[in-house]
Amino acid sequence: MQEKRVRLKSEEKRNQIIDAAGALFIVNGFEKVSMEEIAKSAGVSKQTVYSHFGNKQQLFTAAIDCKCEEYDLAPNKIPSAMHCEEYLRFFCTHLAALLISDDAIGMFRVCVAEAGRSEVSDLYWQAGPQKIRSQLNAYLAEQNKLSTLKIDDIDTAASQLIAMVVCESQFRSLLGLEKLKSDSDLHLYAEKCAEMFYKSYRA
Amino acid sequence: MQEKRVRLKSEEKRNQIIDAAGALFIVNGFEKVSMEEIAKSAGVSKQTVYSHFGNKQQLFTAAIDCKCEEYDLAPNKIPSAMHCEEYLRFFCTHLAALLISDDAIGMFRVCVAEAGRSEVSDLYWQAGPQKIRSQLNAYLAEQNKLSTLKIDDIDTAASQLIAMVVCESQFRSLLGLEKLKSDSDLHLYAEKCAEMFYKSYRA
DNA sequence: AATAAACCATACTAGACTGTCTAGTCTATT
DNA sequence: AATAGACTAGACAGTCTAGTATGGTTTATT
Repeated sequence: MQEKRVRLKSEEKRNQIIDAAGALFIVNGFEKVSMEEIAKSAGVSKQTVYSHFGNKQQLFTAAIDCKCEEYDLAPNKIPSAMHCEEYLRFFCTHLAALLISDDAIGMFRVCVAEAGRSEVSDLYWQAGPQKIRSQLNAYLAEQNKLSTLKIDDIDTAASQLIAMVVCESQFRSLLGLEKLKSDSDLHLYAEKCAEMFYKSYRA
Repeated sequence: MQEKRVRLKSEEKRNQIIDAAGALFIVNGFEKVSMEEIAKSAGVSKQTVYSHFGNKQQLFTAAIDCKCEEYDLAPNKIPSAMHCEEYLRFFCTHLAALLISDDAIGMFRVCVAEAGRSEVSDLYWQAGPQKIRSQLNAYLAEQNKLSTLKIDDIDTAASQLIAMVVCESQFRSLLGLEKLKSDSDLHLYAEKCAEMFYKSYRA
């Protein structure tokens, strides 16, 4: 038994640090943020940062991990009474909206920059794209059974739909180029994708 | 008139430098490559590097610019006798193949990392994706006129097709994750996209 | 042969960054 | 009041890098 006389490391400080770090990393990437900067932004001393997280890499992983958890925005409550075509439109427009946020883009950019150098990419993949993908797969399989849709290869179909929506909005954003489409145009585009998809695969 | 007694800076050295820099930048990104490393890899002294390209940023831009030029691999010789469906399949499979090369992925990754900090992203966009996009647009417009296809909104249709093919192959590669599809599977996937597209938009 | 510039090799400056260390303050428990 | 550990503030060592400076070598032209 160890004595309980100890003063615990404050959860509050930890959160301050992790929040500050997350925000900075997402905007500037791993390399361009110094530990001093993080400490300052968190309103905490540098030593405290090191005492909570052993080194920069560990802090980075923790911060990204935390950010990932914030992203469980997937539309998990499917209005079950929804008609299939309607749901597809719903899915597409939600997905499109999800992906144009600065945070989502920043997140992805950081992961790309760090690809192969840390486990962050995996983490992100599992917490983000993978989840959404699974949901769509399940939905399509169900609709297939109900004979609402007629899909030979569900994986392919899911890829196609997500790709159509995602790529369009992400590609230029990732490059930091100006948006070609306004938000409302993007919404319209997403709807068209849903329509096209439905047209191809309806029974 | 200046005397012509001068010895010209050798084009050869310049190329050595730019090649070495391009290769290193594409693999490691801007930050992680030092000027010394480049000089060494080019078999040239550091001072020579600086005499050819004023600073690191300029060298980087020049190197990426050069790499971009190598990528005029777009299928510009359209076999004109090709049937529309066949051409679409041709287009998709070529595009898919183009995008999984390590070079193309590395290139894109570097541009993403540098997004907003240099003009490199623009450069890449113009030299790469934009060109391919224009070609497809032109083709679709033509086929529309010939009533082979019936497309209301050509921009949307082009986005959809490219997105379906591109996204699938790029997304995980960018993150440095293992490929989910083998090359032949990817080829198959691209063909399916072409078919689906044709099915949706044929007259 | 003289010369001017391209090149090489290497030392150097100046600054940034990570991670450690020190010396002292604050706070909760005993 | 004593104590143990969380915390602060700033100095510090060690490493790395961009870019410069220096001095000597090669090479093409006059």
